[in-house]
Amino acid sequence: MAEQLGSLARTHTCGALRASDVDARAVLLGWVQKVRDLGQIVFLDMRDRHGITQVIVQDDADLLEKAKRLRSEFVVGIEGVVERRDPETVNTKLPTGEVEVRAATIRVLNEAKTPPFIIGDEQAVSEETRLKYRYLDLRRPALQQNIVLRHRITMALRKYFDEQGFLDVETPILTKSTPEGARDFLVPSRVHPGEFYALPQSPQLFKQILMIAGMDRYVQIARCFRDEALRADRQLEFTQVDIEMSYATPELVFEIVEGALAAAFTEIGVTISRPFRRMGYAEAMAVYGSDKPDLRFDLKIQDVGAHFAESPFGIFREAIEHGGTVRGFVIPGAGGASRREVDEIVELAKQAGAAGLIWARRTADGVQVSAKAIGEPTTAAVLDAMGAGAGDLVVLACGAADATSKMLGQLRLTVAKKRDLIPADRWELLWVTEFPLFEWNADQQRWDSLHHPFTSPREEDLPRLASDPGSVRARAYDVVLNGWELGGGSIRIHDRETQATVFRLLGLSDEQAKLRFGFFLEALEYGTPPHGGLALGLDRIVAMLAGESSIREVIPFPKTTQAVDLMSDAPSTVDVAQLRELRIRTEA
RNA sequence: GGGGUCGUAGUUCAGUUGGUUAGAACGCUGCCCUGUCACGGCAGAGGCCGCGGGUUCGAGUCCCGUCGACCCCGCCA
Repeated sequence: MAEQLGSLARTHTCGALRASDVDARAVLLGWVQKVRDLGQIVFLDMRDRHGITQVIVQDDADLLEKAKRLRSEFVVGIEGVVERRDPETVNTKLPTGEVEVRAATIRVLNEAKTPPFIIGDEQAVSEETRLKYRYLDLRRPALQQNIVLRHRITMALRKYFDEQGFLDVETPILTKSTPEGARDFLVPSRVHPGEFYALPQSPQLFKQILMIAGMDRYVQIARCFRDEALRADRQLEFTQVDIEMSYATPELVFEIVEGALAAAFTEIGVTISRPFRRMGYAEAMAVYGSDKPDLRFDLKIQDVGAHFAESPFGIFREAIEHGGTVRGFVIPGAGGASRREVDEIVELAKQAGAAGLIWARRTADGVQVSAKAIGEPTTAAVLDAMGAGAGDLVVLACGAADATSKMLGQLRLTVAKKRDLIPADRWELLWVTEFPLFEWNADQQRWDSLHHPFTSPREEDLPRLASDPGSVRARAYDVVLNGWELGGGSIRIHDRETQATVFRLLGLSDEQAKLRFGFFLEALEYGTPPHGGLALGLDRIVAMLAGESSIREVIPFPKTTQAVDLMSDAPSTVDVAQLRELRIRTEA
């Protein structure tokens, strides 16, 4: 039977007591982590989020009997005196290990069922079980540390942006649907039957309007919603550190954002070097096959098409004749790989979408290549050109330049992981710049924004905006850490005319543009300062700094890849009366 | 929408070529134990082998379907 807290007021957390507290009276409130019943002595480990303190129960028969009835995860209050432990009984693994509390009072504030997994244990538990009992998982030290780190990073960022003159402004959660980009989450309006709000995919237009409104520098830790497939680094709802600045240049944004990330890294005791490296989109794609390259390891993609223009190996020669290329990279130390290991790499390439993968390496008496038709002289020349040494393996693929690099970029990542080529504890931050403004949408026969329709073209490319849209580069930039896109942004269009031109290129008629963005286009006409900004993925930043490979580990209540909250069982059906009130009829 | 990995006790896992009564560790329950902290000792309980169908004399094991978790592609202005 549960007892009342009564007059028990906490004097110390379970992580607080030290040798300097000896002889003090202490009241601890927390969970029983473990009971060690030795008969005439009972030890209790008391736990809260601050730590663990050992309590000793001895001599008092009533108290002993009560202590023996305690079980893991009972919530108890202990009142007693702090005692120094004998030197031989000190527990050096605990910060509180020099002392223990000799219990005079034990109050059972609540009992607990046996939990499905042990809270104070490092043993792995399936994510399914952890998500169902998230309140228990959150009690475990690993997740508690992540939540604490998230808090500290959030606080550091708020402090930093405040110091830089940013104003924290809230924007609506119930807003207007703008069907470009990701699928919207819609919220039916009861007052306006048949009409819907949308949850924001980002506060993009609102933050730009805040610049028009004269807020000058804006920051918001903003929840965003996108109804798209979930991944280790993507949830339906996620948190952006959203910023926007009037009179911004890319350099100014870089400086501000680098400072913010430096502040975040300080929370894990890491000093990052600034300014970050810069890389054009074209180089990133060509050399790393990705717009978010992981620079912790090399395996750089090289173009060796020149060696195959007249090759007797038809597949490569024809690829070049059709305007394609031959590219590949060196896998250091894989030269001695067994046939099975090499086949495995070829198989990985197929999974990445390669039609085929040719490999080559040096042997004791020359060179070896998986396509004999290439011939030894060409093979040797390619190995030389790529800088492949005795112990290395070279892999080659052909096709359209972009597709080949992308495929090799994927292979690069899986090979690096599999062969353990990625150094731990390295932080490779970079800016990817000079993105194209548009990409051609073959299905719809029109241009799509690569970033979003409010991104400003580079001034020197402006003359080609109407004549050659594909060649126009954007004033957009992504910040990348170890192969994760941490954030992205741009300098925005701030004049009505350029904005209208871009909408037309995107296939939006003036009427459609007015319907969707009319309020914004009108706002642009009332004296809009040049402005720009960026949004950082807070979940990704925290996950990275926590050393986690999934953002679910830094989100208190995440959803599964099937978009289900296993704890609350959302989504769920609702009462017909609710639907009727909203004038909604379901099909199923 | 597509590809892959996994699903056996509360938990994490093992389970041979298809063969008698499905095991281990931790956890849990009871008893013993005055310095434990991965306490120890003794005894015990605990299984729809995800679910449905099929093949077979016989299925945890083979086949088909389905559900769920995770990873990847597509998707994510």
